Parts: sequence; structure tokens; C-alpha cells
Amino acid sequence: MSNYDFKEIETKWQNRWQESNSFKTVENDQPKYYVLEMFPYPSGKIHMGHVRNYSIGDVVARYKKMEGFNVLHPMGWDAFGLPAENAAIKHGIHPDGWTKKNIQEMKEQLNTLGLSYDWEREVATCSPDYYKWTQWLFLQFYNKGLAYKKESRVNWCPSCETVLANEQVVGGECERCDSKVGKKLLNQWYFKITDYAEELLKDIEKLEGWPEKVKTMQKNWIGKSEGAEIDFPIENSDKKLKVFTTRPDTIYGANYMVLAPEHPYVTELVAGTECEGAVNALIEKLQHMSDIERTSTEMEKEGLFIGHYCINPVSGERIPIYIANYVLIDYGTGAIMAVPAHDQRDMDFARKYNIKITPVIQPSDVEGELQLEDEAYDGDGIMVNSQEFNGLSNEEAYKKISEKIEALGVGNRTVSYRLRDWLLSRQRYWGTPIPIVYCDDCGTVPVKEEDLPLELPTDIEFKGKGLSPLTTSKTFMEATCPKCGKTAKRETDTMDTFVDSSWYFLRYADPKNTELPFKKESGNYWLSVDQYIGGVEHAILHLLYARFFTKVIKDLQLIDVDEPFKNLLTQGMVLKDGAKMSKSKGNVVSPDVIIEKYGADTARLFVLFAAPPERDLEWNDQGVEGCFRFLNRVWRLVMEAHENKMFDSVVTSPSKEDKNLKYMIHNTIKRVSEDIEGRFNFNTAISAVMELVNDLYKYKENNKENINGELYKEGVSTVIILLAPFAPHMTEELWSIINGEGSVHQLSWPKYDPQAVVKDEVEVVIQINGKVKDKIVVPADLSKEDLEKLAMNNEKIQSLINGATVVKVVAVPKKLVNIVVK
RNA sequence: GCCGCGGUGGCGGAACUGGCAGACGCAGCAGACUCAAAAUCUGCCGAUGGAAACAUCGUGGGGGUUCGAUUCCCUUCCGCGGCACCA
Repeated sequence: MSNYDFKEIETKWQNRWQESNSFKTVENDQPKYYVLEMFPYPSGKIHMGHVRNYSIGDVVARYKKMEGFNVLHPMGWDAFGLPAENAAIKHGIHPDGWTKKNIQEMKEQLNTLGLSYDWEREVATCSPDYYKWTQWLFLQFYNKGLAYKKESRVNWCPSCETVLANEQVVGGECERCDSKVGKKLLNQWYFKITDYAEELLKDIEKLEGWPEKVKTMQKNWIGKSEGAEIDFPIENSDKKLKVFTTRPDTIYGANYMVLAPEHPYVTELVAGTECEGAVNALIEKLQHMSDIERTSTEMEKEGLFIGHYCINPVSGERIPIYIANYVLIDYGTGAIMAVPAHDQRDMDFARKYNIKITPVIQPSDVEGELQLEDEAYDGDGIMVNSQEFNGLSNEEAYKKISEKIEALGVGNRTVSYRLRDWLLSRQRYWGTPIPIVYCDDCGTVPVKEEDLPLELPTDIEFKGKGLSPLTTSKTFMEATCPKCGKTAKRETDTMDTFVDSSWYFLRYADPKNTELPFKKESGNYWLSVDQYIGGVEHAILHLLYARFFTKVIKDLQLIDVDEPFKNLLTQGMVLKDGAKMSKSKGNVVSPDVIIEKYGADTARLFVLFAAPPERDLEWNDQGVEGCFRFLNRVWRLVMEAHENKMFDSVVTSPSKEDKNLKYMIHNTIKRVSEDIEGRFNFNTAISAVMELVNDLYKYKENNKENINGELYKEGVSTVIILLAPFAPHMTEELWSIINGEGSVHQLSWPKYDPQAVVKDEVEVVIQINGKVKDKIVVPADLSKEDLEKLAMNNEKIQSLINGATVVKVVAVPKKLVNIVVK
């Protein structure tokens, strides 16, 4: 018997699949199924996380194809980004060449895994064919007012002299040089994602196939708060201070006001007053602190009275105005009314600066005046110290006071979101250029659509410092105004790479289109993605941005769907020795090495068998060995039967064991189908097949002389077919050996025979006081009464009861009888 | 602090609607084959007591509902993840 030569088999079938274009997909009349794994950054080497991600996707793709769906299963490259540029700075090579080489290498590695991708749909975000449409989309956003430029404080690394994305700030430090990240006022491009905050929040409800965890994270990130905006007139000024509060019911307890130090009123108000020096000194101090330092909860609250007062618009009370580090300029209105009695932060501040504290809500379980030490009371209760609202519950007061504020014209109910607009400018070279020019006469002018793509120049110097490398390109910098034709300046920033990845799943629907990002009919045919698979680390940013883009693209009438991903599977990490595999820890297991030693089928089987997909997976070399052993066991089972012509043996009357085997075969089909379909429990699907293999070996051993060849072939074929999505090479080889022709992957997924999975005899447990005492085999359709009788008359049970009083008998047909005795 | 997830043998994990806890795999032990080893095959494999039959305990801890709880409820401890002065 020939050995399981995985190397030869895998190479052979990978070549055949490629030659015959097996995985090419075209739109047709079948129901479609779009399965997508998050595309990788082309670092050059795949790691076990990739193997896991793509193995999961490939099983789904192959399974759905056998189920009769027209499956779209594409792959591409999130190819812009920092590592390429860093490599350019370090080694003096061009990011383009570096990236292309990496793509080539990774593609070869992916192919050794036997993944069923339609490579004709491959996209790379760094290719001009692709980023042309990223730029085109940017222009559509711009025309709708959804891309705009504003000056704001952004993360700034003083050593690298560049802006950093929030994700590039790790613990307040620059991820590259570890220097402290500061803040700098810069003019940058933003996407107005806040315009879609409500829709992004509301539509989370539609995402039934998403993990609860991810939905909660998105909800928290969007952070909707209902409340009111209220104007507090400033004494001796015509200005009004607008604040946002979620507790308008506590307005009579507003003992002071706080402005964020950056609030535009501050400098104006203190100018020329005796507070000016001290206030400016504090602002100066706070400006040099990172956000992390400044807004940490451990940070002591710090502030200053600025010498002015507000008038409470409902009570007329005079309230001092402070600035303080704990109020943020970019949330709400950048100013608050502080209610120390009912807000812990305000309480802490008031205690520190000896500010009056007025309780306005009386807890129902407290007699007499509310005594507040250092704990604010944030619960419900009855209004006090609140003029005509005294005696109302605070819920009622919330309504009535809001109404009064609106009636007086001093404010209105509103909502506030924690979500901020998306800063997309990057002072980097290796990204999609922002298609904008600045003309002295016409101002900010978009590049004409027919001039796209605005290509990245190649005459660049990579110094790693200062302005965007694009400023060093003469060819790029020379621009003319699209409106008036005069010499103009180019935008030298590029886009955040999250922009590129926010629409790639749409491009796969029609990847070669030169007229549009994709044809509407193709987009509508393939989208939404039926199953999206990737790491949970993208739970917020990528998935939120992609949802935002899809909604805007729908509003641009380029597609009819409003959510990109119907179902989402967030796979766990691959760990070794309890920690994430990483070079610095030295616990990396290379996929190449595993494939070389055991083959791709074993590697795939292991990552799917060792843990359910959502959970972290602990790498185990011996576990891999076990999967390899199992595949060998299948190999021998099939080859032995084939070579000894066991399938040809004929029996005239099926034995009881034949019936059991038939049951096992069809029950396994049922279990595996349900495990894949329902919850992607690949680990239990595989163990079900293992059990069937064990049973087939036992059957063969017990029926040496009278094997039912037809049934045995059914069992063996079932093993091969059920395993096909998991171990595509070996099953293809075995199928061709026992059947001569045809591909196992072209078969229909088997349906179990409902007759075969009905047992006519079942084992029933007999318990006394909930403890198992005996087991009996009874007809499956035995009635409750007969079962009870049978159990009571059981000899062993009789002797155990031994005259004790039977209090109750619970009989559950097909399951158990529980006899309660005293 | 708030929100979410999890805690089951030596290990990874199973038990789907409350019904035999530990499927399947790994590791371990014993045996068969072999001059020997590898490979393969067979059996055992939660803890305690017992020669055994068997008994008792056992799904982080405590309590509850139930004939019956890994599963439902209350409470508590531990671990992981996210957000974090968001007014």
C-alpha cells in the first residue's frame, strides 16, 4: 500500500486546480454566497493567525460551494502603510518594490495552503487601478461635504516631526521612537463620520449575525448621550456660555461652571484681568501634557477661577466660571455646568477648591437633609432646592425643567456622541494621495475626476523626518489649478490606510472596472458579505469605517445595501506557551515549517480542531502530530479497502451491525452539517468524523468475512466527502483513487437519510434519587407508562429499593426514569 | 469605575432545549507485533476508599429553584478583553 505522500499530493492538486481555474467565480442564477477573510498587510511572511483565519474561510467557502451556492471567495492586499516606508528609510529601497515582492512571496505561501481563492479578483490597495477609486470616492465625499479640512489639535511626535494616528500612540508615546507624544494645532482632512453617528448606532440592531461583544464595543464607541444644551449668560458680557448636560434636572444644583482650557472664550474673558497671568500659565502647562496624562482618571483635578460669573438661566443665581483639566474641548460644547452634589468629578473638584455644594435630589431612603461627604449622589429621588420643581421625582423634573428651558428660549434637548470625526490626513508617502490642490485665487480645489488617478511620484527622498516625503518630489509638487489653470500647490498628505480598507470588499464584486469603483448590478448581486472573518482587534475602527463607507456609498446611489457584513466571525488569537506568538518572545511557529513537515491538510486540520474559532488557540506540536496521525489513519482505511476490493463484497442480508453503521454514517452527516452550518464548530465537526473513522475500523474488524461492500463504501466515501472542506488535497486524491474520475469538491454536500438516524432501540438510564443505578435497552417508541413499569420491575432496582417508600417516579421516554424513594 | 466574555480531568476541549459530566484529540500507563526501535494495533486513564463488586465526592466558592443543575436564579472570588474625567 502506498504511503500518504502529502508533498506530492498537495503540489499535484494545487497545480491542477490552478490550471483548470477551479475557483473562478462569475455571476449566475444560483443563490450567491460571499465569504471574505480580512485581507492582510503584505509583510512578506504569513503567520499562524493568517493560517487560522484563511482556513476557517476556506472551509466555509468550500462547504457553501458543495451546498450549491455560487461562492465568491476573493483575496487581496492592504498594501499601503508604514512598514514599507520604514523599510525604504532604513534600506534605501522603494516601498513599491518592497511591497510587490512581499505580495509575491505571501501569495505563494497562501497557495501552499490550498485555499480556494479566485485570484482573478485580486486587489492591492497600492495599485493605481485601485487607489484611483479611493480618490474618486474621496471626491464624492468632498462634494457631499463629508470630507472637510479643519484646524485642530492632533497627536504630534516632536522627534519624528510628524503627525501620528491615535493608533500609533502607544501609552502616550510614539510607537517608533518612544518619545512623548504632544499636541499640535494643524490643518487636516477629516471625514464627517459624526453625520452618520445615529444611523451607525441604530443599524447595529440589524447586525444579527455579529457577536454581541463587537456590537457593544461599537455602541460604546459611538457613545450616544441624551441631554440638553443650555445657555448660561455671562455677567457683564453679551456672550452666553453654552453647556451640554445629561442632567438638566440638576440645574438648580449647578454651583459653578467649567470651561475646557482650550475653549475660545477663555483668553478673551481673562484678557486684562488680574487672573490673566495665572490662567495662561495653567493653559500652557496643560498644553504640554499628553491626552493620556491629562485625562487619566488618576490625574488630580486642577483648575482656576477666571474672574467671571454666569447667571443660571432658570434660578438667576450667580455662578463662578472656572477652567479645569477634566473638561474636554472636543466633547459636547467644551463647557459644563458643574453639579458637585450629584456628580463625582464635580464633587472632587468642589471639595478641593472649597466651592459651595447644593444638593437638589433627595434619595427616598434618607430622612432629613442629605449629608454629602466626599461621595456624590447620582441616584434618583425627590427634587429639593429647586423652586417650583421641589417635590417632583427627578424623572418628572427632567421633563419639566427641559420644557421650561425650551420655553424660556435658553436651550433645548439634544443628543451628544462620543464619536469624533475621522482624521484621515497622514504626512506619509506610501498611501493614497489626497486629490486636492490649493490655488491662491480659487482656494481649495478638487482634482478633476478625469485626471485620476493622481499617481504617487517616484522621484522621492526618504529622510524619515519633517514634512511628507511627497514635498521632495518636483514632479508632484508642480501643479496647476483645475479651475483657473494657474500654478497651484498640491496637497502633500496621503490618506490613512483605513480609508483603503473601508471599501475593498466592494471592489471584489467588479475588480477590473475602469469606469466606476464597481458596477452597481455587480455590487448588488454580491453584497452584503454573507460571512466576514477576522481578528477582534478590528472590532471598532475597521468595521465601523467600513459600515460608514457603505452607508455613504449607498447614499451616493452606487449600491442598494446599507450594511457591508451580514455575519461576522471574530477568530481568537494563536498562542504558544500562553502568549501571543511574537518575534520578541521567541515563540513563533512558522507555517512553512509545519507545511513542510506535515503538509497543508494537517496544518489546516489542526488549527480548526484545536479550539472553536472564536476562542484563543494554544499551539501544541503534539496536537499537530495527532492530526497528522488521523489523516494517515484515513489514508490507510481508504487504501486498504480499495486495494483489497472490499467495496465489491456482497452480502445478502444486512446484519444488525450494518444497521448501526448506517446509523453512524448518517448521524455523522447530520452532526457535521449542523456543526458547520450553525455555529462554525469545526472542532466538533472534525471529532464527529474521527468517530466515524473509528467505527469503520471496528466494523471492518468485526466483519472480516462478511463486509457489506456497498455500505462500507458509503461509509468511506462519507468520510472523504465530509473531510473535503477541511483537508482538500488528501480527500481529492482519495476520491480520484476510489472513483477514477471527478473532483470531490464538485460534489453536492451529502444529505442525511432521516430514516437512518431514527433508532428503534435506545438505552435508558434508571436512577434512584437522581443517581444512575442501571441502564436498560428498550424500544425507542416505548410509552412513558410502559417505560415506568419496566423500570419498576427491573430486578436490580427492586432489590435496591428494598421496601423503601417510592415517593415519585419521573419517566422521560428515550432518556431516563428517576425513582424518588424515602 | 463602567461594559462584555470566561472559569469543566495532567492538557486542548465536548455535553445543542435542565436528563448518564469528561465525546474527540494530546499526554501518561500496561500489553501485542519486533532481535530492537519507529510505525501500527488492543486495553486502562477525574479524585478518594476498596482485591473487587461497589460506594462517596466532583464542572471556581456559598446559597436557591427542581425528581434531577456544567446548564436557570441570587451572591461571591479569580482570569481575560474593551472603554475610561464623555458632563
